[in-house]
Amino acid sequence: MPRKKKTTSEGKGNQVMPLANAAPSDFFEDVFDVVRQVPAGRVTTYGAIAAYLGSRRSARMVGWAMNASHHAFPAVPAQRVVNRQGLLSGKHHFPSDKPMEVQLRAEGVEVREDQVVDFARHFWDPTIALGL
DNA sequence: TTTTTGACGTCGC
DNA sequence: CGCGACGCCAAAA
Repeated sequence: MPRKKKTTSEGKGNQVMPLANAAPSDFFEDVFDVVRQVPAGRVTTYGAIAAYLGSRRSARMVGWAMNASHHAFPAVPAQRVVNRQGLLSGKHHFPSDKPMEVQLRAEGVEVREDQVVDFARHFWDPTIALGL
């Protein structure tokens, strides 16, 4: 799929777009796209996504992108993204009606103490799966 | 505009 | 094995 080169300002020298219409940057879309390709019952990490995008050390940006994933469409299975330890670091950000842990369990991922059990086995590496 | 922050990761001690 | 510092870069204040 083609990469869209869109700058934040996009058009004229406008600096901000206060309305909710603000289009996410490529980085965000890229992250969303990768996450959406994570198979159910599998999980990946922020770092893995960052590495796939080319910047191994930009894991934090992936986290930021995920922060915006809630208003993204199609829906992004953010519950399948955990940190390197398999810890559900973003669980606190999920809507209370559908906790991260519950969604993971529904997909067949066992979670104990906010951690993915046998994380290495459930790990889905975009670098491998997408054939980088 | 500059400064702060953040759902992370790695390295040093 | 735990804790602190740094890196990385975009969005929000």
